[in-house]
Amino acid sequence: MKQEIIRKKGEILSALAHPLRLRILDKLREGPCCVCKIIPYVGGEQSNVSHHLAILRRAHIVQSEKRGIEVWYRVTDQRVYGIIDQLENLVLRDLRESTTLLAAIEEKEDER
Amino acid sequence: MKQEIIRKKGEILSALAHPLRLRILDKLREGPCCVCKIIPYVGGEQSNVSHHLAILRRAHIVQSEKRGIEVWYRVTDQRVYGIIDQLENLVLRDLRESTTLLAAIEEKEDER
DNA sequence: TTCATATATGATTATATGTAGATATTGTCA
DNA sequence: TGACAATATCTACATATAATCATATATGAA
Repeated sequence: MKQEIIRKKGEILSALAHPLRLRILDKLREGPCCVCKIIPYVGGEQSNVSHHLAILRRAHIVQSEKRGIEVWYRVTDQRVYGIIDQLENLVLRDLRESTTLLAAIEEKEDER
Repeated sequence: MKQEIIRKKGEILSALAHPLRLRILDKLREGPCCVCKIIPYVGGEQSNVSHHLAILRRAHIVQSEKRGIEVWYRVTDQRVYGIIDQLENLVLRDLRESTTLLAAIEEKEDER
């Protein structure tokens, strides 16, 4: 059902929509990885990182697997990086746009 | 700077991460459109839709323009639909995955 | 000018999310 | 078995977000 898909899209977007979680995915781009490597990479409290990993897990964006005493995470579907990369294009365009706008304003200021 | 881009990515994702806002973008896929058409399409209170439009505007995902008494909205960068469409692939995969998992469980139940 | 229409904004309340600290769980090794 | 390491979970608090209602603003028409 259409509405159901839209709801799910919203859930995945919410799960992605946090700098810390985006950094976790950045780390996992290289391949599966132990939490003990993720924590220093993204920074912050262990419990907080674990919390954010749980959010990504619940959204099925990542999966975890116990290896001895460690827990390894991996991305469920690599296509998530397609989304993140396209997003980067939007962000860059927006940044460019605002800087050219800024430049135009400054030019006007100079004209006075 | 890298961190700044990640922060902005998070902002755009947050702005997208709501069913009502996704439906607004669905409507705008056809082309620029008046708020008076968006409201019945997405459903809900006028003020609520207006709030959500403001969120999309602040994220620069859409732009508005006054035409007489009406306000028309359009998508700033069509590439946002690339993101939404890729998202759909993830969602569909996830739905398929959960239904096959469900089927497998039911099969096991039957075996008993 | 006054009125009606379209839309935005502000205030309030309920709910969700993020963070940190404390504690629980699980696996390993001596 | 007991101690330790890695990770998850729980709790409490602060902050952000969503929905609704009331109100403000802008435009065109009478």
